[in-house]
Amino acid sequence: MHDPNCFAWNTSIRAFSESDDPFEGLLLFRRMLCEGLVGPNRYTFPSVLKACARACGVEEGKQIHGQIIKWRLESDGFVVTSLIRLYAMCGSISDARRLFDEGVGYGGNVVLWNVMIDGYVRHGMFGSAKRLFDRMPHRSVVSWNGLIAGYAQNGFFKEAVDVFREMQGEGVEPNHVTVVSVLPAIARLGDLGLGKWVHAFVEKNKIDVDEVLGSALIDMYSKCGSIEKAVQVFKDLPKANVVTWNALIGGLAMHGQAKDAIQCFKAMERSRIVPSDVTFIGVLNACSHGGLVDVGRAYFDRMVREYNLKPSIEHYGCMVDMLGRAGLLEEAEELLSSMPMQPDDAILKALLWACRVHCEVELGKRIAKRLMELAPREGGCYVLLSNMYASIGDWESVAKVRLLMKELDIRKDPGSSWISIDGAVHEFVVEDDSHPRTKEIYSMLEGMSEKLRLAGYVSNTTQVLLNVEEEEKETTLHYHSERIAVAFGLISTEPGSTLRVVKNLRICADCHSSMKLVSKIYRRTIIVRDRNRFHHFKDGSCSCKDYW
DNA sequence: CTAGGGTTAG
Repeated sequence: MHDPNCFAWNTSIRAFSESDDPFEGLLLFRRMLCEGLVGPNRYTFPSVLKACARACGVEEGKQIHGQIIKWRLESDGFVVTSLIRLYAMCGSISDARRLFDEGVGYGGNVVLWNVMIDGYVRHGMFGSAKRLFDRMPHRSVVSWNGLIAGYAQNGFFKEAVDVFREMQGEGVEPNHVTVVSVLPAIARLGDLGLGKWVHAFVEKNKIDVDEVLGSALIDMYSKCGSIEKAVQVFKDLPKANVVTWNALIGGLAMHGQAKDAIQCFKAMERSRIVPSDVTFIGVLNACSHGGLVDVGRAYFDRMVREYNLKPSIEHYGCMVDMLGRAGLLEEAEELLSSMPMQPDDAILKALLWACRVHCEVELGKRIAKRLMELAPREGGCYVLLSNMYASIGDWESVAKVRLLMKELDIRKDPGSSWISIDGAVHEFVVEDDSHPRTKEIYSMLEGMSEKLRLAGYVSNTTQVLLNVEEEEKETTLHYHSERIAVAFGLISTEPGSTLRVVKNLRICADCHSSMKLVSKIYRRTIIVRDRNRFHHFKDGSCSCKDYW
């Protein structure tokens, strides 16, 4: 029986459930019940449940669940799926699971499984998600996409890529959403080879490169060290939106191309795309890495006055970092205490880093104290503090910090670096000897050290944490993870080809200056992405102009 | 009428 009035209500509720204000959908549903002219039918519930899920109205959803039972709709696949989604998104995952099991009993379809897996993923329960995934009678491309996106969005980049490969192995054709989901993971891993492969796949299969996929590609190329390709993808896009611009500006900032980033911002304004808070993070970050203090201050001002954006802790972070790097420690500290929110560990770490660079020991001590209160178990701050003392030669204080670390059993975050060769990612830690080609790698490292020494290079050991003899410190430096990765790259690639290394921490000062020389001696461009930014080493110098 | 996607300080 077709009821046109009910159809009209359903359509409106559905429209609101997908809008920015899903709560309106709920209000409409209530009105429908109050007016009592038409009752809800099986098509009403998925929409109103979606509104509940998106408005996080789980209590309201539970009441509606009661009505669903009254209406004997509990075995309707669409309704059950919507209920699971509601409970998974804002209720209890075990309620969702109970409904899922019942639904499977009613002969649930692939969507039911996908929603349950998505629920587990949203709760960070990847074990349960994967178990269910492996047990699925039929998997659609959406099932694969959900798992890939789930891993990627929660920082499990390797797992995301593994699932992507497994999907290929099973002969499932990736679609637009698949590539958009896996690209951020590839970007974080810095695997340019795989990223290029995905891009080629997109072109071969004529997958539409819209603003969403375009942004993902731009970000992938910039995070994988190829800012030229990122710019190219941007230029080839038929249309740009704010996110595409943000990806491009952020990429240029990461690569230290501050002036280009600012030119892009201007071009974006000319094309009448309104910049967002994320745009300004990119612009301010560019100014910070480029040492453009006055420009940065001006943009911070414009963000507030012209675009009415409220600066977030990230914006203050960029500003504090920018001022600190430039040696304006007093102004940085002032900004820190005048900002309207409590500083987080990231912002304090940026300032502490600046204190170390500019040997501002007193301020450094104050910041370190606050940092230790905020994140007492974190090693990074102790390392920075110790490095700060070391750089002014206060070895007694270095020893004290070391002792404190030992007493509190706080370990330095393990540094690791990786390089992708012929589609395989090789990861190394300091003094790594687990690689099958360790012998060759170490003889390459010896060769590098020897050539550096002949070039008159003297190691900068002030950033070595170990309280050991000079010679031993130097040895440790020579086996930092980024050097091992570079040595492995040198022995496993064609002469003259570019090496791309990713490191999880900031590159140390000694590795930085020796990389410059290594690039010259071996005639290689070495592109290192550290936690902070890109360093392009070429012909004995670095793109960061040693301002980092 | 039910499922999956991009940019964000250090």
